[in-house]
Amino acid sequence: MNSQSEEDYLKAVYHLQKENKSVSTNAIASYLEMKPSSVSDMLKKLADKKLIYYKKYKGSSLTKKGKLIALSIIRKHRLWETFLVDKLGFGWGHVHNIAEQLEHIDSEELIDKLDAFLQFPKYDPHGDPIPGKDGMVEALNQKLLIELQKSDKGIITGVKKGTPSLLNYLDKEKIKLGDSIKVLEIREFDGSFLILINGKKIMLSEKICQNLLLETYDGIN
Amino acid sequence: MNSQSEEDYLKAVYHLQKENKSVSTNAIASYLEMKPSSVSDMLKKLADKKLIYYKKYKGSSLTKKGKLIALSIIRKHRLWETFLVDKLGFGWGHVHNIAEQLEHIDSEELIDKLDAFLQFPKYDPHGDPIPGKDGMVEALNQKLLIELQKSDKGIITGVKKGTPSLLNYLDKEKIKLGDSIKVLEIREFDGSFLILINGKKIMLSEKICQNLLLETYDGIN
DNA sequence: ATTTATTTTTAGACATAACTAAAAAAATAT
DNA sequence: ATATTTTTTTAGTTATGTCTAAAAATAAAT
Repeated sequence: MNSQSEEDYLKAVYHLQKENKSVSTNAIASYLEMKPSSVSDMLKKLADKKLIYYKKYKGSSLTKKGKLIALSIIRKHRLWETFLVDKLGFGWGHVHNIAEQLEHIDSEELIDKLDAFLQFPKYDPHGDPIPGKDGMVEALNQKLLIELQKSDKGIITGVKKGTPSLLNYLDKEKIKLGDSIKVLEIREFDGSFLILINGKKIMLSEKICQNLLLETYDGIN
Repeated sequence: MNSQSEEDYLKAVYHLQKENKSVSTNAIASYLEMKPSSVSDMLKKLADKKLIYYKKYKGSSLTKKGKLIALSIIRKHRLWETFLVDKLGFGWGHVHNIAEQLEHIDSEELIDKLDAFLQFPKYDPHGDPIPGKDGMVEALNQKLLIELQKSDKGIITGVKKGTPSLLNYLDKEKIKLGDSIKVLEIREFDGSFLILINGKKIMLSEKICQNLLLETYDGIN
């Protein structure tokens, strides 16, 4: 078994590691809000356990074993978030801290039964894919709204940074996960988007568009 | 906030404390499977926090504040057990360890919403009363089956010691919480009980009867 | 009322996981 | 190419919560 702390580090490396590049000690420290010296200590420990590759001064990356553990924690996190929102009625902006605790509960049977209870969801309330038992994650064709062109379409799958103010704004505008949108116009002078959503035209500021994630379908139309 | 460890000690004192008598250090140690020296240390700490009364060599007992915390942990434990059994389909013998972890999750909002989701249950799957938000516990008129007389009636509310073998036996005999029973006969020579349950007559050995808890109604009949 | 046994506490050690301050390595700039 | 800055590691400290072994207090037995 791994400690809560070890699990947090593995998760941090997973989230920071883009395309198998190794992750710097400082990046982990700032992600976890800890001092680099503490991170150095832990990296040594995780390397001893063969959960990360680690060369002094050269950063670290997950081993297969470490990656599987990270994914199992993320799986638990996202299943719990789904439970909190779908079953208990939490708003999607309020579940992170609680899921952060629940993800460390140790029981495979529990998580399997929770998965079944939730009817094997594929995505969590933020639109992030829920890894399977085997550690498989569906690769989403996710883009930020800001990256779309005029007349592109997509389905809202999440937000990049879920700040309360953004989430409140979206709630107020009745914009929710799963909504389909189409880009009608992009205004040059301020970068704002005119979009079609639920049959209504809405203006979204550049800032909002930088934070809205969409599943895009590159197919016909 | 109190640590997980502190919460475990408070819960232990609560469970061991009968009618405001103080609890011995050794009793806590054996309950928590720890060494008495460790318990001594912690008692000092809890006393500093005004969560227990503690006089060296004289045992300890909960303060009002400590009792409320203990009850809130027990409330969480029993609500989670209810969730695990009623919603996730766990057997009632398999939930304790998981609830032991879940009870330390820190979020009032979570537990309130869970309570509502479960429709404000009064008893957990073992038949133990679930303390209210205010720390009120319903005093059950609970007796062991062995204490009943011929023709007494009761409703099964739990088991004294939930060993797996007992729980399996009860499952097999289709005896479950909430079942009404009536004592038809008590056999002198081996102390076994002939009872009526769900319209069927069943023999229960003395050992079983020593472990079955019932809510008895002392009213007419 | 002493002695003996039991219970409880103290003192000191250890593991975990954080920290600060200083040293070492790597990256950047002149 | 050397100096400077930044990053990372090491060394030593701290807090929590456990332990063992020894000392002190209490309880039980003669």
